[in-house]
Amino acid sequence: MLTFSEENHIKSIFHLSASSQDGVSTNSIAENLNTKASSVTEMLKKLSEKSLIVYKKYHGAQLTELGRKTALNIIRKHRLWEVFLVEKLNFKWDEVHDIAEQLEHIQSEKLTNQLDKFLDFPTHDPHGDPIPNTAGFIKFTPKLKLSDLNIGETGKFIGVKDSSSTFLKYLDKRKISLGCNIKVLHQEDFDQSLHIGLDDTNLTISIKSASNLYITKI
Amino acid sequence: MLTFSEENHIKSIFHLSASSQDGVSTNSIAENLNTKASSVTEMLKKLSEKSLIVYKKYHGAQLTELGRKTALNIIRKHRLWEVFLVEKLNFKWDEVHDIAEQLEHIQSEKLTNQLDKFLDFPTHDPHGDPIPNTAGFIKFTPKLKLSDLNIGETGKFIGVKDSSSTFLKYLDKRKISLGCNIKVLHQEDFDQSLHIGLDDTNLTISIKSASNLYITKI
DNA sequence: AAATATTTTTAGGTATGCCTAAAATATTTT
DNA sequence: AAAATATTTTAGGCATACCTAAAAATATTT
Repeated sequence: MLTFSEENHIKSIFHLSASSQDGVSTNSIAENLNTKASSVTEMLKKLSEKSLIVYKKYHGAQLTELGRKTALNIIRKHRLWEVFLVEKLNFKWDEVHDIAEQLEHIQSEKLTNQLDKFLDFPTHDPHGDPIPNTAGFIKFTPKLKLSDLNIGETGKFIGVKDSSSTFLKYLDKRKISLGCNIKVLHQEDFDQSLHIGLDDTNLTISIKSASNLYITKI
Repeated sequence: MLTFSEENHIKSIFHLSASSQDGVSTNSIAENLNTKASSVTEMLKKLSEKSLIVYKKYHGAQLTELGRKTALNIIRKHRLWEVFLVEKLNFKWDEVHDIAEQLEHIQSEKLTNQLDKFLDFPTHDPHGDPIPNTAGFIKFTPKLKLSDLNIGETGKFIGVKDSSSTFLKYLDKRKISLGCNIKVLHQEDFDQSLHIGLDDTNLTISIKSASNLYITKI
């Protein structure tokens, strides 16, 4: 049985591991969790004690297999609850994160699995992130960004990199929703902004926005 | 924003208030929460500080109007989640308490209200306890026990007093379920056990069991 | 109303999880 | 490679929420 704080640290290390081969740094975890490096150091010792991470002083932390399983279980719960909130309780995709942050800590294997069944075994959450299965297996899809496409190419919008409420609302306003096809029509020389085609409308988005949209080539 | 522990104390005081006119005693709260009297004293000071209870040293605690609202909101969430678990996720009525104890602390008014709507505004939880509305209004039904009936009278089973898993499973085994009609046929002189009629079958239950069943006369 | 028993509070201690400031180590720059 | 800079750890504090044991207040018996 882990505390909320322990679970949050494990989750943070998991997410930060994606963008770093070797150990996750104390500072990056502190920043990610809005806490201080000294607090993280304490926690790393404890998690190491519990065999959830490998920790070498001054050299960051890496999840053990047990730690990885633990992280994936929390993430599984988070994403299943997000699906529940959107599909069943009519929440919008920009409203679910904070509530799921609370719900992900509820302890009951049966609850998680029954919820999964009730939702008809969804494979992705409302932001396009994959949902790990009971065994901790997660479907990996290579992450191509809209900004990686060449002029003339078309991509299917499958996920967001930054899932902040502000960005999600921005997409809503422009009717850019998960699953839609986006064609890159033209790129401005001046600011690299992209002219894109979406169904029967055209619009312009900044390069920053374009690099927050995950797509698959079509 | 209250801590889990604060919420649990408030809830405990609410439940214990039912069976006592004046203040709820420190010891009874301690027993109810599986903690020690000294810990409760500390907490009572804090809750008093926050205007959730009126506390006079050596004379127990009473909820203020704010405290009562707070308690009812927690109980509302607890009971709504119990309905969700039974109706939507196929849990049995003896399995839901511990999970609801966790879920009742999730903070999101919108979540509670959307859940309420999703469940089609249930009035009672799976054990027959009434669900408070948003305003903290709770439907009060006078609580008659099966053991209060006279020979020959019939009652409709509407709730349990003791909702321990053991007792609920006992009822399942005997096919005694919420809503069924029970006729008192005969009482043994020796041990006060009751012979009852249930649909087309007859069975015998102890006086202890009978006084755990809430009914309305029919 | 005094003695006894029970309940409640106070005093002082522990573990968790956070903090700041100083010391130790690692990294980068020159 | 030494100096400067950045990162990380240690040391020492604080609040919460628990605990035990002793003291104080209340309730019950005689």
